[in-house]
Amino acid sequence: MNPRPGRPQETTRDSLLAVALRLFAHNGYRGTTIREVTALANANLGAVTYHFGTKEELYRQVLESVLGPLKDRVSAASRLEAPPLDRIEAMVRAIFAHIREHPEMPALMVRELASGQAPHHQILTTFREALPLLVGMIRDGQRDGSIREGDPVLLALSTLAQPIYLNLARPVISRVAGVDPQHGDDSDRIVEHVAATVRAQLGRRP
Amino acid sequence: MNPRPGRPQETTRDSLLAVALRLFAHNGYRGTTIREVTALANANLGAVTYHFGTKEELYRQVLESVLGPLKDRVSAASRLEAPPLDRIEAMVRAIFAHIREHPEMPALMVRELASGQAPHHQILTTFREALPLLVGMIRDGQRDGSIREGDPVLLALSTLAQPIYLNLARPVISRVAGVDPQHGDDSDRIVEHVAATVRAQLGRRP
DNA sequence: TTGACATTCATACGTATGTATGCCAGTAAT
DNA sequence: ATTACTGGCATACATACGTATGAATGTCAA
Repeated sequence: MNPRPGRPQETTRDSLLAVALRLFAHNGYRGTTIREVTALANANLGAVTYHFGTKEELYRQVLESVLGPLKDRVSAASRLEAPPLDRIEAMVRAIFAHIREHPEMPALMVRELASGQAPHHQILTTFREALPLLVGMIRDGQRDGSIREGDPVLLALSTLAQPIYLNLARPVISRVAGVDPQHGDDSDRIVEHVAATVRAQLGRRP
Repeated sequence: MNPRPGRPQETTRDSLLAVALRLFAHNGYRGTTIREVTALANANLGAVTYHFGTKEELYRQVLESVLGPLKDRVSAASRLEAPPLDRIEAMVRAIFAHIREHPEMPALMVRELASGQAPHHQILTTFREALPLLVGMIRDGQRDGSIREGDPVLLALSTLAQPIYLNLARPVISRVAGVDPQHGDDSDRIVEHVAATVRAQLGRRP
């Protein structure tokens, strides 16, 4: 059955996921109501119950839809044949590319970190998969002398902080400083800045 | 009147503020209920209405109680008589000292950034006051050659990202890596790491 | 002792919430 | 043509929420 004759082929389920992603990221889990999600998705109030069963399961699938592709991108970057710093830069750029497609990812992630409690399973496994890759690359670089000494785990977190936080703060940047983050040019500027910053913060001083 | 004969001198109002800070940071505004706050503060359900009028005003005062002292610390660090990189390091250490007293600050702040909408007035003015100080120090350093070139605003954000994100991710670090963030030693280790990282990411390569 | 004031308390009210239920429309196979 | 099935829809229900109200209690000055 063709569910929504207007847009090309998007099913109700997809609309729900897309809208829920936006709302969960902006307003949090408790701050997002099923009524709001279904209304914005032009769906019936019962649609979430029908397609996902519960609000909790909807949230879980939202996380999965965003974090799944991220893990793939990141691990692909880490398997490149290149010096450690180059692979790390590739990973950072992969994260940016992912965020460009899923702009709500940093907000979603950071909300989980802020909760204090154990984050959702999806987030935990993403960390458990991605962090060791980054830590491994940093160890490689420390071994060959291209990366400065220091706890590799902390260095990895300092690296991850850059793409996450810079993207998170973008709306505020434009409000406080004069940088307008709407245009793609600025987006590129930020990517280049972070790439250079990560190299600077990891690289060994000559 | 002596409100709570058990603990030394804490008024109901203070308990409400303290409990609310914890809950707002962990569960967000909507995720925090007045019933939970008052119960954990051993106060009556009506206590928030009586002391603060509304939940919104309680939140506002929580933000103020945390952000007010932060602005003072930060601006004090920026007024030191020292080379730019040293003043920046002092500011980073000041932020860490503040977070040690108010561990919920990063979560509270980051939730506001994640909202996408205009953050609360308290947050905005904190940024408007603190960011120019940091940007100014970075400009000073670029002028005297101690700090590498690049957009000073982006460099400032990359600097702020370190203390905020590292503290935010601490609970997850312990769960994923082996770093146990409970003990003060680790806290010190993280401060030193961030201080070194900030210097590395800003400093001009010789 | 009385009276004024500050605070605490129990309870009520209207609304918003997640979920359950039952009915209807369209499609595809028998 | 009938049946079965998938998806959509309107509505109901119990609970949780923020806030309002008024009575009770304690403190202190006169």
